[in-house]
Amino acid sequence: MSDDLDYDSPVPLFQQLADLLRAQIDAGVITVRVPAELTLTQRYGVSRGTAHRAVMILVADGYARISRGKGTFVIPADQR
Amino acid sequence: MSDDLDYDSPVPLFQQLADLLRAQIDAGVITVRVPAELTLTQRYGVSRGTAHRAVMILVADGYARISRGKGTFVIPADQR
DNA sequence: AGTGATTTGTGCGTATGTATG
DNA sequence: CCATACATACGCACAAATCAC
Repeated sequence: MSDDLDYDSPVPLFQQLADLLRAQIDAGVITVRVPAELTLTQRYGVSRGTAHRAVMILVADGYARISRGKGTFVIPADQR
Repeated sequence: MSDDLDYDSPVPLFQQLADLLRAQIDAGVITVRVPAELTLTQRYGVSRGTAHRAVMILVADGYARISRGKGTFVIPADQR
């Protein structure tokens, strides 16, 4: 699993990051908490807007649930 | 009421989106909050710039009021 | 009870690249 | 060549919910 993003790819960064996080969830690398947007910002070298958009894709896909002020949490596979 | 945008139309996307949102306000589909720019981005498949420009048209028409950091809110018909 | 830190929600301004006419 | 429209992306500021102390 590639752990960084390709700035030259035609695929948008926010989509790449969403795909990456989803793969990590599927692989059991991320189990409970999705890293905070600020963490994603630092870990993957993207802006917060890009991180936020990626996380929203996870939510739309049923992979995560956001709780404002608390964080973003993985939805177990048997609940989606 | 058509709920999506026509990419082949000569009418710019931001104008189509503004018309759509205004129609939804008139129809009472949108009553209090105008969806966030990021939400519009995902729902209608447009960029944030396009969403923002559409919302600004609503503001210019007296249909909405923007509060930075909070959101965009519908102005009731009897107040415009 | 209160204050500051953390985290997400939302909007603003700007830059860059692509496509179209 | 130039203007317009659009998408992506960055960085920022402010708002609000929650948490830690």
